[in-house]
Amino acid sequence: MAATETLTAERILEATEEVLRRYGPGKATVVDVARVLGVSHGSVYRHFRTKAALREAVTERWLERTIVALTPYLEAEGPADWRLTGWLTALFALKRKKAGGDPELMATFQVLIGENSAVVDRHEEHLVEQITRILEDGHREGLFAAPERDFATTARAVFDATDRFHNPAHAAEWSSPGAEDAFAAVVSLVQRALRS
Amino acid sequence: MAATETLTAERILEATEEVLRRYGPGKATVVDVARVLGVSHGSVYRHFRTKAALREAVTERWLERTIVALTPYLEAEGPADWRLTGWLTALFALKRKKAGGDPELMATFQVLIGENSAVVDRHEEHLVEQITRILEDGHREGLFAAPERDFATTARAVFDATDRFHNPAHAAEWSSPGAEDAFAAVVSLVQRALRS
DNA sequence: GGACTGACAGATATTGAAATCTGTCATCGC
DNA sequence: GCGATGACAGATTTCAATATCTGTCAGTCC
Repeated sequence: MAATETLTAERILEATEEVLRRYGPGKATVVDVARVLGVSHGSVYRHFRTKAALREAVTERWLERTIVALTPYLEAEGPADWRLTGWLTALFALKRKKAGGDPELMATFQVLIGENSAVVDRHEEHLVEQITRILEDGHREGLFAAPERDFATTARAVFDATDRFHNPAHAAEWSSPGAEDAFAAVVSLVQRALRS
Repeated sequence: MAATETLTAERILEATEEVLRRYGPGKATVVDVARVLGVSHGSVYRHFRTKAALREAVTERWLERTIVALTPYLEAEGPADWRLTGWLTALFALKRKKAGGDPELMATFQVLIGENSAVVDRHEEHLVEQITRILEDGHREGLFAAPERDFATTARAVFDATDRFHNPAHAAEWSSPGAEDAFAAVVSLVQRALRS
């Protein structure tokens, strides 16, 4: 289909996502991707050195979307403590929606996550950076006390403390009845810890 | 071997642990367990209705050992904040030692955990109860502020916030260089949140 | 009489041959 | 010249036949 268009990395990534969505991580093959694009699988290898590299790129794109979706909460107007709760809640809601809306897709995503821990590490660093900025703002506003060591360490601690509510490994627990309350309790705990 | 001794649930559980250790969760069979005990597999079914029930009992025993190992930290002398840090550190150290000492056994354990979420839930409740008691002590001692809702909710929040450092799902991350510091940062965050 | 056995049916796992996939590269066509 | 192709070798996956396992129960043994 659309064999007239130029074959770009972007188009290959879109096709790969479609194939992953349709067949799952176990059955998705490079040949499938090529078939969707109406090209030979050799052409795919012109843009991505290996199947692993292709899957890594898909993972990166996928995670990038979370970052983009969270930026509004990062740049919102209002006091930093309120923005932090908003940001954390948005992160939880985003992940939960993804997990609840299409559990199979989430399982696929989880497999990719497991395959590409380096990409995930970089992604986590980005998220922690976002938290760091809110903490710095909060300190400037006089809402948050000075951090015990530095903002980045505290931000990482906030990220780790809320891990259960954004790490896909825990996706199965997010649909249980108490999840919402448990999340609120941890956020409340974190806010208490930060308050000056 | 030792076919003279009476066949008890206890002996079957020990043999099952041995078989799980040796063959892993995928290959361990009831027939193997019976062979270790020198009995027919029919005899095993006299004590455990199904293979699943047998594995559940092993899981329960395994988790019970953590509870027992932590009791000294729960009942130690000293201020509650210090005891809380000690208890959390002991929990982390315990899990980490298990994971680091024998990764394969940990993987086996993880599979059992996944199979028996009901047992795990009960176990988590026990651990949260232990935290609750320390929080109550701390409040009585004037070290911890009154909880936002109740002690049990806050205790669950403390448990959830430190999840990354005791949940076996995260075992792979515990050997990374920053783990110790990340743990300390989260504990410090939690302590700040509780302080009155 | 009550703990234990072992043969059995149906379910699950293993195995090895055949099919498919990954990654390369000499060749094609524009 | 440059992107695309498709045949190929070696690695991986599938599939169906074969073997093993789970759970039951009538019967054995002390």
